[in-house]
Amino acid sequence: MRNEPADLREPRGRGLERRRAISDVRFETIARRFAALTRLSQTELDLLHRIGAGPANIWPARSLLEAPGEDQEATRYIISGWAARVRELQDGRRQLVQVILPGDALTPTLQVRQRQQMIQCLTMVQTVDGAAVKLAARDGGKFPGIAAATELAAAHDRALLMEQITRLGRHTAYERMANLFLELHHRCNVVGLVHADGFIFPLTQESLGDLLGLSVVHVNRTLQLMRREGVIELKHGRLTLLDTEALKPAAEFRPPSLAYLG
Amino acid sequence: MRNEPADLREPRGRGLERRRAISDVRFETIARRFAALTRLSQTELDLLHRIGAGPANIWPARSLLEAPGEDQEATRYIISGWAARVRELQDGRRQLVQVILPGDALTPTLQVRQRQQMIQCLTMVQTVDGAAVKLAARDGGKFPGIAAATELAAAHDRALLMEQITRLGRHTAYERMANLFLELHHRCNVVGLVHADGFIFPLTQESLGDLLGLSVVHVNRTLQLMRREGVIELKHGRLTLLDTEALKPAAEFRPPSLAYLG
DNA sequence: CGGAACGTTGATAGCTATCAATCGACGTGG
DNA sequence: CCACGTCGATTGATAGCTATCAACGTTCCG
Repeated sequence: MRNEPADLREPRGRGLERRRAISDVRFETIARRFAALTRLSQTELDLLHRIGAGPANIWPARSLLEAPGEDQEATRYIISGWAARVRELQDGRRQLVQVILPGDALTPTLQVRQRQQMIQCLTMVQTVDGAAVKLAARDGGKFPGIAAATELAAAHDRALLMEQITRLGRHTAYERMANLFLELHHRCNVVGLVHADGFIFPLTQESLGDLLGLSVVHVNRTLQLMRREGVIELKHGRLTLLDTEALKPAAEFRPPSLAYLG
Repeated sequence: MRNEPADLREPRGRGLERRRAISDVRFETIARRFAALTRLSQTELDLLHRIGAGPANIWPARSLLEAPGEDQEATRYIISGWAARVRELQDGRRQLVQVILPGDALTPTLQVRQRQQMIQCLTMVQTVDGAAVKLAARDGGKFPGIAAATELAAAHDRALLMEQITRLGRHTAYERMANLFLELHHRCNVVGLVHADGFIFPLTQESLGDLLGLSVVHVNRTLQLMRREGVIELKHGRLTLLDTEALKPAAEFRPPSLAYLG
């Protein structure tokens, strides 16, 4: 019932060129993500490229990568498209707990059975099997970089959850949005999805509201304020940060600096 | 400057008996916490008891278990007292990201250098070194339970962060508070800190506000509403849930059900 | 052409914050 | 033993951010 027709949400005004450029780069996504976390050997890069180029599963927009109550067995990596962990309250209120981007892992690690929670595709999503990554990570002798990156990615994920908590707890609507935009910009940039400070932004205003704990109407008004101020441009599903520096003070954003594993 | 005199926050009207009962049980804290996550062998229980009975570090209330920007090398376990991960904004707004209770680990795993974040003691805190736990967890052959519990504890921690996100994003003040109280009740119960549905509750109303994203004043009014409704009793640093069932619908709370590792 | 999804706008309501002041408990120094 | 400062809790008055309701515009699509 939830499997509506796929929605690519690629930038609409662009031609085939961009499409190709993006898909050509997809197999590198995991490697890029990991390389941003720690130093990888050529062997490791090759392995990650092979994994990223492996057979991909396609999930249509709005489909569930993980249904409520369900526990996935396998680790998977998203190599394209956006997804989100969603929590629904009984009266219909929704909370997007976190946004999951290309290069991020869907781990079965959370043995804690989640309360009415699911992972939903915000766009069409492609995933690849992550078993090989897991195996490599276990062999810390042969793949020290992958082992380290796996751990760091988990820590990074945790840090982002804490960031989201601060946003929701103590930021105003404007600050939440500024902070989120900088975070997403940063994360997209890591996996090569940013061009000229702009990136595909498939969140609807309603989803944005569910993510930031705001109503649709207020999201709309805050966006327009930012547009009037000339700090962002958001149209045709593409977000461009026109004035990153102006955004930072409001958001108190600092890109996470990583400590390399010794 | 922050090291004010220790504050035990034991229930004030009680005699020596309770004091002894609590401290006698402290060494079991880690074992209790782990046993609630998975099945432990007697060997494992004994090991955890020994670890819990080992030399403890004492931290006065308000002291920092981890200063901003600092990375701790060692894993430590809290065996008594409450702490919190705190994030401070430049203009003085504070967010308590999570509450850390006896039995919880302070892991150095977060190699992501946190942004102006610290772990602060809310009461006097006792910690023990967790290196032995880490070692045991690595030896999955000999200590399968400890290995599993360590992983589950991490997943549990993550789940609690997500719970906190939902609270802050989509719950009203009343719901946030009800949900939090149930969570803390549940977590305290696991480590044997609950007696007759009541437990020591050292959070000031201001801290509660910083945790739930509310102002002190509103915390106060919400608490009084709950008191008038007869669902809680909170005095002398002790919280009693008088009507758990009445609290649950408001909070949509469900205790996390755990999947045992195979 | 109608419907559905998304975005936009105006009016109004309400939850929660802020400001200010008071009170009680506690610890300290005179 | 008491004045005094501090911390936490409490209360009243007021302001403001954000939600809710309702309606309309736009785009896309069968």
